[in-house]
Amino acid sequence: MDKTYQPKAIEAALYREWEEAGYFAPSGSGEPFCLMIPPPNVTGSLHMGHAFQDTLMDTLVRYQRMRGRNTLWQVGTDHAGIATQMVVERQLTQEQTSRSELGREAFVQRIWEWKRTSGGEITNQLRRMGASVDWSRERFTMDEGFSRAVREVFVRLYREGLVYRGKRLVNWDPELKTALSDLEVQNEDEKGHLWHFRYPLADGRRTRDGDDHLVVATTRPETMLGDTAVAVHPEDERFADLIGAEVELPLTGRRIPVIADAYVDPEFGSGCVKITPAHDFNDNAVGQRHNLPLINIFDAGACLNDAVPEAYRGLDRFTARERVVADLDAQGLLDQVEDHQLKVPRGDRSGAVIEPWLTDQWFVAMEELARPAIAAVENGDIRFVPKQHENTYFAWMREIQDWCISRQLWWGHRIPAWYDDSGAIYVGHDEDEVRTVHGLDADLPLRQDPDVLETWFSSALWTFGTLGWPDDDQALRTFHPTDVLVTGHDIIFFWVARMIMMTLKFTGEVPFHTVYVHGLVRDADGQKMSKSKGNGLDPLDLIDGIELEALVTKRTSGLMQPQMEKRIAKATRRDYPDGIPAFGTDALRFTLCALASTGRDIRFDLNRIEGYRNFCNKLWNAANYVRMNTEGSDLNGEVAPSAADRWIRSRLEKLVGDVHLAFETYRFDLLAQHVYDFVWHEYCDWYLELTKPVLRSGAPDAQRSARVTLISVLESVLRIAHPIIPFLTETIWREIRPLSGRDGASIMLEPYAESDPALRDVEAEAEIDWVRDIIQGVRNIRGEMNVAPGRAIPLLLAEGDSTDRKRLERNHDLLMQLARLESIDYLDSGSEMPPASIQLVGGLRVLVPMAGLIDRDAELGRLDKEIERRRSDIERLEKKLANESFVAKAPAAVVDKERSKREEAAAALQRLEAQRAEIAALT
RNA sequence: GGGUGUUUAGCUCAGUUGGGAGAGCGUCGGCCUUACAAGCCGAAGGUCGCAGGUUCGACCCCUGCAACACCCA
Repeated sequence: MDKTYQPKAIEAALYREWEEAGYFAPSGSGEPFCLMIPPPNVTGSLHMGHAFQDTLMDTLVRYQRMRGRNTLWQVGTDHAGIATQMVVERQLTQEQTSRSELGREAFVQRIWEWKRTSGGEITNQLRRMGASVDWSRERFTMDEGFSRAVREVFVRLYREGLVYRGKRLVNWDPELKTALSDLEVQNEDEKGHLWHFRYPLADGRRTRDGDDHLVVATTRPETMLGDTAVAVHPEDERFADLIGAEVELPLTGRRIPVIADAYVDPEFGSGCVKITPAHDFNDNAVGQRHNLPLINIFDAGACLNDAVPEAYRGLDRFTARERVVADLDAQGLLDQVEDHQLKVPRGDRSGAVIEPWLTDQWFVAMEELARPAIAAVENGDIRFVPKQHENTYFAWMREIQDWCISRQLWWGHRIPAWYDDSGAIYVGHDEDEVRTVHGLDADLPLRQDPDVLETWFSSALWTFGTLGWPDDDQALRTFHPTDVLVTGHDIIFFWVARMIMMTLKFTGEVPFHTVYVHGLVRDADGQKMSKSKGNGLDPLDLIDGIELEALVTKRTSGLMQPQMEKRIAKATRRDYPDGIPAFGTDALRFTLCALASTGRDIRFDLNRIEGYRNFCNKLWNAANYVRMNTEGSDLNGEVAPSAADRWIRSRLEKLVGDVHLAFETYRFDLLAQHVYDFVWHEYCDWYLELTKPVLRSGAPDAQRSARVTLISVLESVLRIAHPIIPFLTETIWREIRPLSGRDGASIMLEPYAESDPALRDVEAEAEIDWVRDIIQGVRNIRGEMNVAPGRAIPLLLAEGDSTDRKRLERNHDLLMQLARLESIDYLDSGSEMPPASIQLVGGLRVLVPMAGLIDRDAELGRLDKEIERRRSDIERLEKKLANESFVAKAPAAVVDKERSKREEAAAALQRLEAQRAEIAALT
C-alpha cells in the first residue's frame, strides 16, 4: 500500500472490473429494489447537480444491494427536444447551412449522428462517479421501444378525449418558433416603461371630467394595434355612463367598445384598460366573456402581419413599439411615460421574450388525471421526503392547467395524428392503422402532423416505459412500482407530478412510493452555478484536478455573453489561484453526502472536500496500520478481549444502528457524519492508540485479540462506508481480505452490517470512558501548563473507590503509554501529597506533581478558571432546585439528576478550592 | 398579492418525543510522538433573528414582527 491515499491509482480500473463482472445488474434474488435515474439531457454534461444526485442514488443503491435486495438502478438519457435541436442547429449555422436547407429527414439523421458521437459523454462521467447503474438496460427516450410506449399513451389519451387539439393562446417563442408550456417560461422582473395613451371617445362623448378621451396604460404599446375593447370596472362611477360607448382606436381607423369587467382594477392607473384578446392571457379571458373579436397581429417571428395598417406591416415587434409610441406622440395622444418594473416572460432555452400567440396545438386535459394523483399523495401511497414538498405538489396540482404538449420542432416523438385534405384528424399508432380503423382508401392523401411531443410528455412515462410497458414484461412485474425517486425540487412540476399522473393512468400503480427531494447545489457564495456566470464546477475537475489556466479557459469559452469573459476570468483567478487539486471520486462523494441535509440550497465549498479527502487518507492510513500489525501474525486461537476491544465493538454496534436510521430517514449528511466520527474519533483517535501498548508488550492472547479486533472492526466499517466511498473501501477491503477471513470477490457483494443491540457493552464503554478521561486530564495539564509532550511525567491518583482501583490495575499500561507517564502511584488516604496540578474524574483525583514541571501562578490561573466554572454550575443548579414548583412538577428522575449534578459539582468545587489554598500557600 | 422555507460559534451547517447547545473548516498555543504534517495534542469562541405567550423549565411548542431566499399569480 502507498503511504498516502492516491485515488487516481485505484478508481478507473476498479469500475471497469465491477462493470465487466456484472455486479451492477440485479442479482435476481431477494426482494426487488428499484430506482430510476432522472434521465439527464443527452446534450449535456455532468454538472454538480448530477454528481450530487447520482451520489445519493448510488449510495442508496449500493446499500440496498448489500442488504440482499434484488436491485435495479436503471439508467438512461432523454432526448431534450429543444436543447438538442438548438445544439445541432448551431453547428449547421457554422457550416453555413440550416435545417430548412437540409430538410427534416436529413436533419433528424444529423442529430442521431451527433448523439452517437457525443451523447456518450454523460454516461462516461457517470462511470467516473462510480455510479453502479445497470448499463445493460440503458434507455433513451427516443429508442424504438420507448417511442412505442409514447405513441400508445398518446393514442389512448386521445381516444378517451383527454388529448385534444385546440386553437388557443399559448406561450410562443418567436425565436425558436415553437409553443412552450407554462413551466418553460420564466417570469423575470425587468425594467421597462408604462406608456399612457389617449384613446379619443367617439360620437362626441365626454367623460365626467369633461375629457374627450380615455387614458389607457400599457407596457406593450405595439399590441394596441390588436385592441378590440377598452374595459372599465362595472362599479367605477367615473365611467358608468360610458359603458357601451365607443372609442376611436388610434392609428387603425377602427372603433372599439367600452366594456365593463371586474377584471379591471379601478385603483391602477387611470382605471381604463386596453383589451387585446389575441395577445394577452388575461385579456383573452375578458374577450371570451364579452365575445370580443381576436385580432392576431403577429406572424410566427413576432413581426407585424397584414392585420395591421400598412405602415407597420413586417416590422419587428420592438421596432413597431417605437413606431407606435412615436406616431401616437406626434398625434398628441401620448399622455405620459413612466418607468415601470414588470415581469417579462422569457423562454427558458432561448431567452427570447415570449408572446402569447394564437395557434393550433395539442393539449392534455389535466383535471381528470390530476385527481387520483392528488389522492395518491394524500393517502400516503406516495410520500415526499422532506414532507413539506407535498404542499408544493398539492398547490400546483389543485390549480392545474391543461398542458400544451405539441412543439414545433423536428427532433422528438412525432405526433401520431394524420390529416386529410378536408382537415379531418385521424389519430393512431401508424398510418396503416389509421386507414384500417377509419376505412380510408389507400390512395386518400394523408399527411402526418409535423409537430413533435414535448420531452416531458415522454419522460412522464419513464418508470414504466423503460420497463417494457405496454407489453406484459417480466421487468415491469418485478420492479414496478419503483421504490424511490431521487430528485431536485425544481422539477416537481415538470416531471414528478406528471409521472405520477401518467403512471397511475396507464398502470394503475404509483410510479414510486417515496420521492426524496434534495437541495440544489450552489457555489460557496450561495449563487446558482451556471455557465453564463462562469461559477460552475465540473465534478471531474474536482476528481482529477485542473490547472488554473485550463480552468479559466474552460469557464470562458463558448459563452453566450462574451462580455462576461473578463469578469469570469478575474473571479476564477481570485477563487482558485492554484487551480483545483485532485481530490478523487470518493472524497467528492463523501462531501456530497455530508452536504445533503434537509435544506433547499447546498453551498459547495472547496474546504469541505479537502477535509473529506483528508478523511479518506485517514482511513487509508488506519488500514495501513492494521495491515502492518496483523500481516504474518497468528490470528487464530485463544483470545482475551480487553476492555478496549469490547469498547470498539460496542461503538461499532452503535454506528450500525445510527447508519441504518440515517438511511431510513434519507439523512445522508448524518450518515456521513456518523461514519466520519466513528472512523476518525473513535477507531483512529482511540482504538488504534489503545492497541499500541498491547501490541508492543501485551500477552500473546491479548495481542491476538487486539489484532483480530483491529481487522474485524476495520472490515465492518469498510462495508458500512462502502456505499459512500466505494473505491477506497474496495481497495482496502481486498488488501485485508486474507486477514479478515473473507473470500468474496468484491466488497460490493458482501452483506451490509445489521444491527444487534445485544452487542452493546455498557461496562466496557464506561471503563474506556474512564481511561479517556484520565488521559485527557493529563493532556489538559500538559497543554495548559506547557509541559513538553515528549517528557514523561509522574502521575498520582487519590481517593476514588474500589472500581477506580480495579480499573487502574487493568489499564495501568495503557495509561502509562498513552499519557506518556513515568509512573503511576495510588496514594493511600492520609499519605502526604506533594503540590500538584489536579484533574477530577468522578470521585477520583488525578494529580501531576508540580515539582520541576509546573509554574505555581499558571496553575492557580488554571484552577481559578475551573473553580469559576463549577461555581456558576452550582449557582444555576441551586436556583433550579430552590424552585418549589420545579421540584413538585418536574419528573422525579429529572429532579434527581439535577440534585446529583449539584452534589457532584459541590464536591468538585470543594476539592478544587482546597487544592487552590494549598498551591497558594506555596512560596 | 398568495404561499413555502430559512435565521444556532468568524464561515458552512447538525441539534431525533421540551430538561442549560455540537461538528467540520477557520483562529490561537504546543508537537516531525514509528499508520497518517492530507497528521497529533491542547485551548478560545454562541443573550440559539427580535418581542410576547404556554410550561416548573423553551434552540425546540404557539402568536406577532423583522431580514433573507425560493415558488406561484
